[in-house]
Amino acid sequence: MTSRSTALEMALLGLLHDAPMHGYELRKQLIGLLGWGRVLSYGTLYPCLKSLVRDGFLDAEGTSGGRNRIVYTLTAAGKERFVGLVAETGPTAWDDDNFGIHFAFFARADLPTRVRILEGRRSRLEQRLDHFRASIARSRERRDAYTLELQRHGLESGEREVRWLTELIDTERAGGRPPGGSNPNPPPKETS
Amino acid sequence: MTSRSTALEMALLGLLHDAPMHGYELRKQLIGLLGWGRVLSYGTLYPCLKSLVRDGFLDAEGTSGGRNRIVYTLTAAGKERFVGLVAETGPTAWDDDNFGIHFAFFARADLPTRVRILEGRRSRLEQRLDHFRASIARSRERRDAYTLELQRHGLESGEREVRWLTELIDTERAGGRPPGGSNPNPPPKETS
DNA sequence: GTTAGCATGTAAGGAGTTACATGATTTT
DNA sequence: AAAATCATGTAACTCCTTACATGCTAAC
Repeated sequence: MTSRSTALEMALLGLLHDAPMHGYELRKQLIGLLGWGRVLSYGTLYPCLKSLVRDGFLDAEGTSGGRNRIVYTLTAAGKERFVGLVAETGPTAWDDDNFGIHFAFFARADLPTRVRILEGRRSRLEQRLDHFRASIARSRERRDAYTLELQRHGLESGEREVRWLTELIDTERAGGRPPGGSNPNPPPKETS
Repeated sequence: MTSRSTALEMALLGLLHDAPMHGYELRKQLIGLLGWGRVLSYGTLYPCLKSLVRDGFLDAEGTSGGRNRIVYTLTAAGKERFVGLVAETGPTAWDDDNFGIHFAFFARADLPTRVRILEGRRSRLEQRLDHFRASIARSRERRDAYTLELQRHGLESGEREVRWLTELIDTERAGGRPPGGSNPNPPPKETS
């Protein structure tokens, strides 16, 4: 078992669900999909693709002739695997590394799954914020203006994230309409 | 050379600059200081403290008798090291892992240093946002409402962060007063 | 007197990066 | 024909977490 992070595996399977691609292209798509924070090096990508082929989730086809490309296609097992990952609503779907990719493929998950993941994510963030607040209150020493500002900003960002999740949850529950799209239902978000 | 991340090293030296402490306590302070995202395990903390002692930046004193504590104190070399780290304005001070800790100890840096770090951080984020925007514009396929919302939210967060930095830079340049408005207690002088 | 929290540490391994190595194809 | 970019891959290394192991002390 060459180790594979669930996040990367899910991202690759999900992108290949739409269309076969080669590694280089997958990397570009991936970076655009989430911002992805980190840049995703080849040293991560290619071994991961290999392990997915080895486990039967992908087929690799080298293009004979032209450029030295290897085009990856999702197998039946790969599709099954992806469906399983998308349906996952446990803690692994909430954490910092995985939440973004789960959200990116929400269109393939059903309403209860989406709500469960959003709520799980929110409660995790709320729990973290509580810890942080308690920790700030406890250490009343060591407070220059910069430390305070850093803590204030961290707290504000966290609270904003929680509000975002709350709005998404409300939207899901109200109409099940995804946010922001060109839908019969206009989005409930109030951008300025 | 047991490897040590600069961020953790700087955080430990900085906290011990204020007062001697033992490891367990350092960990709690550290978590409260930044939110720190991750929780910082003992498996990281203790080896790092050991390596700082070995390199002469800390003195370790085991409390004989009572509880099995090891109290760490900053040495002269450790102070020098910390001053050097605080004065650092290169890329290492801007990146995601290190910026927070540099900001937390801004009270010990001089105005030009603070401004250089803030500007470096901002331009790094702006560059990342540009990449992200270009990447979004390029891949006009694969856009369901969720993907779009994720990208929109990511962009908005990034832009907000840039605005925050801009305000801080303006404040620094205008009066050198740290943010947060009214603080009757002026920040600590650089003479410890 | 037992549970909860304080306090320190080690070994193994996961998840990723950097730096290197190679070569084809397109652009200038 | 040179330079840039496309395209794939490996080896070494870094930083960190998890899981384990140990024992003290305060509180109930």
